Amino acid sequence: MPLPFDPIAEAHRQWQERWPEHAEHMAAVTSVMRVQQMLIGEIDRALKPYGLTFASYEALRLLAFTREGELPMGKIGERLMVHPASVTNTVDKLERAGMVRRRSAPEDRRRVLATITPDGVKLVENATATLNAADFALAGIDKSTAIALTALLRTVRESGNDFESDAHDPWASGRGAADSDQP
Amino acid sequence: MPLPFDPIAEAHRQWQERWPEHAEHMAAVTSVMRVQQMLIGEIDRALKPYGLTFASYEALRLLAFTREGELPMGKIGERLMVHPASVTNTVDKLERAGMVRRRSAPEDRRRVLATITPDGVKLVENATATLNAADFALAGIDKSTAIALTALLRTVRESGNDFESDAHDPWASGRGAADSDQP
DNA sequence: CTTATATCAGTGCCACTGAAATTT
DNA sequence: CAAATTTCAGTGTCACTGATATAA
Repeated sequence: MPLPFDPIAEAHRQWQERWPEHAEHMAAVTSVMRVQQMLIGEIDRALKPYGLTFASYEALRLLAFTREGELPMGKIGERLMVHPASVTNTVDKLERAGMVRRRSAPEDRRRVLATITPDGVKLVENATATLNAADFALAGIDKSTAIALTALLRTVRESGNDFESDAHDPWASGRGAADSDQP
Repeated sequence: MPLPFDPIAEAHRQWQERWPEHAEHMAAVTSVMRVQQMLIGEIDRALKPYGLTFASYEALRLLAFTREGELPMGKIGERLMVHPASVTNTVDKLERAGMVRRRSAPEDRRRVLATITPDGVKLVENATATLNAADFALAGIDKSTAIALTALLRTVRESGNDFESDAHDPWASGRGAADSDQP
């Protein structure tokens, strides 16, 4: 059941009365939290039939996008911004399900490569089709809104040092991204 | 360490090649997830000295905003969009810390009221001062960006039925919010 | 020996499910 | 009796810490 009023508008009103200088930032942060909560709920529900969470889906998707279908554990953690121990957990679960295998990297045997299996490729493609069909739980908004949202959130990520930005280069630069899976 | 490229721009590029119809929605959702991850990390770190998480801070803040300083457990769950069992857990922790007390509601003894204590009021005010000083981990963006972000996310929440919107009434309507703490 | 990489054990927080207790 | 509210027990996911093993 939806609430009979907007809880963020209400919080914003309370802030305006007490700390007007910070009301806008509070409302923006609370909005991000609440929307994330809504989205993760719908997405995890959509992924449940595949035995995936959004976190494990992202790991599998990342592997499927690489040329060789494999990445060292540490690189997965960097790309997805998750703790090394969490990568171990996620890959454990995917490996038990037969979606990835582990092998030690030939050129540096400290490293462990997670390799996506043919079953894993099939699974991630089906899961992606499902998420696309639901427009990633954002079916209610149109493309231009999505574009605007991504642009605004990009400035937030930039200010939080999520990635290296050269300031004058809005959509990430020429090199780097394309072959980032082989350091 | 920030990545040498924008991982969302990279994912967007991959989607454009394969499923161009859904690339914008994917990028928007992934952006929300990533920004939420950044914000919750910084905020929980800022709240750690107070023994609060963002979830318990929100519960305490909600109680502090009510006239009597108390709400039934169920109402807390509705307002914060958390599961009843999670409200029990959160209030347990706050009660152990002496920040709230429980009493059964006189007019309906099935209900349990969580009441904020004087210590709780003091704590939530100090914690709020800290969060405001950090602009809720959004110090890097200006007010107009925050306002635009809140507005965009509001359309997302609207489309997801987060609250009752009358379509023609942008900032929530006159009645309702102000005295919503007494049903 | 020092550093890097990954794993492991343990803790804490949070979401959820299903059952029970109490009151209406 | 049925319905509403809260609690409780148990499970699963995830983040983090500190320690350990292996290899460079």
